[in-house]
Amino acid sequence: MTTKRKTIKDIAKESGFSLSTVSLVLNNHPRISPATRERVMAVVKKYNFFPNSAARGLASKSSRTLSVVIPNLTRVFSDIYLGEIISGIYERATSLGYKILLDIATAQFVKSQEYTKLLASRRADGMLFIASDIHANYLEVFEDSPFKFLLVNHFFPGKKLNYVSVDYAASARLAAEHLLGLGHRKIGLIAGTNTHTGLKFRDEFLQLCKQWPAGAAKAIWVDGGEEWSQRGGYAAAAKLIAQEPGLTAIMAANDRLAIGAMRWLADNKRAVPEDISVMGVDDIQLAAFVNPGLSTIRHDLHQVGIEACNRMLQLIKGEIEECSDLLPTSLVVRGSTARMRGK
Amino acid sequence: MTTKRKTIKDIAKESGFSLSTVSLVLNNHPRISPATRERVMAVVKKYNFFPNSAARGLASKSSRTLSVVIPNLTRVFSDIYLGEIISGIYERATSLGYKILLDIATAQFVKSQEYTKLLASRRADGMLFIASDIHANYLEVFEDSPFKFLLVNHFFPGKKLNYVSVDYAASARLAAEHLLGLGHRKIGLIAGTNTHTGLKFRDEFLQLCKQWPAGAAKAIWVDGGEEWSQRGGYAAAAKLIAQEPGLTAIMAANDRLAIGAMRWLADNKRAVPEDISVMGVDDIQLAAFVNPGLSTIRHDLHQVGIEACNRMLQLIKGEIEECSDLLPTSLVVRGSTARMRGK
DNA sequence: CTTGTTATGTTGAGCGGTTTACTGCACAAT
DNA sequence: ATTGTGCAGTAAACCGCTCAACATAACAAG
Repeated sequence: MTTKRKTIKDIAKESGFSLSTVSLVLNNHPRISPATRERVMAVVKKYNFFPNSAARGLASKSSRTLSVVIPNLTRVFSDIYLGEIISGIYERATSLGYKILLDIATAQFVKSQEYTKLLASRRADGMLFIASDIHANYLEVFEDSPFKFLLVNHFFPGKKLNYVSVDYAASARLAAEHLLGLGHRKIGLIAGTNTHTGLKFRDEFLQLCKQWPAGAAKAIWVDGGEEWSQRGGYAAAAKLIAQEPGLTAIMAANDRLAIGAMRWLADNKRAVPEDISVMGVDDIQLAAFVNPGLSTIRHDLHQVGIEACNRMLQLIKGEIEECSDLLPTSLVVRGSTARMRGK
Repeated sequence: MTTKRKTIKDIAKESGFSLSTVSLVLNNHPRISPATRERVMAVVKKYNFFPNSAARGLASKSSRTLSVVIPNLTRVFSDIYLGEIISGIYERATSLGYKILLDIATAQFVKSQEYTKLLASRRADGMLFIASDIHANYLEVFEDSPFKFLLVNHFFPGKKLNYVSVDYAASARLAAEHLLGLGHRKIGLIAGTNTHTGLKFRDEFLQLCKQWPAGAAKAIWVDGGEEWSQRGGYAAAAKLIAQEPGLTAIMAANDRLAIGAMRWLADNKRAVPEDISVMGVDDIQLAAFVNPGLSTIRHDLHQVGIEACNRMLQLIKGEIEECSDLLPTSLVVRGSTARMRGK
């Protein structure tokens, strides 16, 4: 059997100091002299002692843990989008001394109100929620609640929920201006409609097409499907072209949809960008490697993760009360978009 | 400011029972009569009370948390392989009432000995380590240690470390038998060499080719690269064919490598399976959708996650002392492999 | 009537830390 | 000599829950 686990008391006894001195040493409290610190640390090292985190959490009323909730997509982990955000969160959380408690927003997770339980039981000091779609109304329990809650790369119009997100309206503007500026006047949009950010993007984009000073564009749109996948983009492109064969540009709500659309176009003998321009959103790695390179709007999701973490810590520390950050995006022009052919 | 957080004591006072009765109710202890349980629960519900998990953990000496460590690949979350395992772990852990603490095996993680700290500080009751490659020697601290540690889909030859893994030797056998049985005698292997499981697979496969009763096969191999990626497979196929143009079959250590190889073959006018058979390992979704469908060895990684979780709990409960499970695999024949053409 | 047994609650001693207020003490200023 | 001012360390009151040991009552059996 294991020998009894050491406690702070054992360290105190062996080093000849009081229990509280050891505690202060372990917390790097300036009150303690270097000499004392050293003697205590020698014993700590000797036993490879680490203070019990439950005891610590109980006494200090902080778990030093952040809950991260991701969507319940089957292929969720194969989603580069999430990976970027999570790695940003992990990186920042770790450097701040916080751990990450992972949850997946399954039906069970929602039904058992795990999202409340986690915070009420103080298992986590705050929750970073990446999993939201337009149906996550249960999240409204966090409006005006004492719990620290933050939506990551999402928002709920009309609800007072904190968020840090890329500015989808700005992205829509950049994209529209790029395509319209190239002279396109018949544009097909492959939209994502199961998130509020996706809807925002769609509405903003269509709006701009309608109001373009140099002449309104005809813009039609179809749904790219729940998964925002390459396959969805493939099917959507087919639908768009069937509906309006004269399209000169296709805008997709993300790069995967766009790449799927490009594939359909290639399979159907339409040259990109000669016959038709294609554009995506996100700037995933693959965007640079398809042929032609995909023009897109760059979304720095890693940065979103980092920022979300920063904000969450400010919320926890009480430095801020609420948060609604929109991070800037930028246009990346590659080969898939070109000036409309003069006819 | 927030009103004071309720504690078990408040619930006891208001429900008229003792503190411990409330505790027993919350833990579903059979000692308590239904009537009492009901009256206590009424108060619990009324305040939406959840017991403080730090206090619970301190008193019960269990964190009800499992540490899961994943590799520090840039595109780690885009790896379907991991996703399957993690979702298996999450599913099972959750149903057993355990939470998942996520860590990424960064240089910092290793350097700061976070893997020890996590367990020593009792932040987690056990560690499921998915992140191992052949260089993770630091893990030997877990040999004969009191800490509950388990490698997931990996093992270290010569080290006493618990593991639950797919049986890579068996997979190699199934694959070799399939290809050799189809008459192939010049086989190229695209191997993964940065994991012990990959090496095991390679050695076993080559061995079998050499010793095939119906006549030894000539088998050559190249490294598929650190990432086991499509791109790596593409390059590896080129190398193999350059080295031995007469190959009639290519075996890849995973499906992504195989699909990359198929792509190279297509780009270089070799028909699969007419000119050359191609085979992978894992049976990822995509394997069924490429053209021709990829013959492969099915690895149920979701199940590996579930099993790993089961075993970990047995380790924690002391029901078992150690664990070295190999899960069975199976052959999946699709269109990419065929009997060798009679010449 | 006594003793045993079962069912249901309660008491209280921890679990292993954090943190506030307090104690000395050395040294400088008055 | 008196008072003030830091500095370094300590005592002790929690933090909120678990669980083994004990208490009590009701009822059956001898």
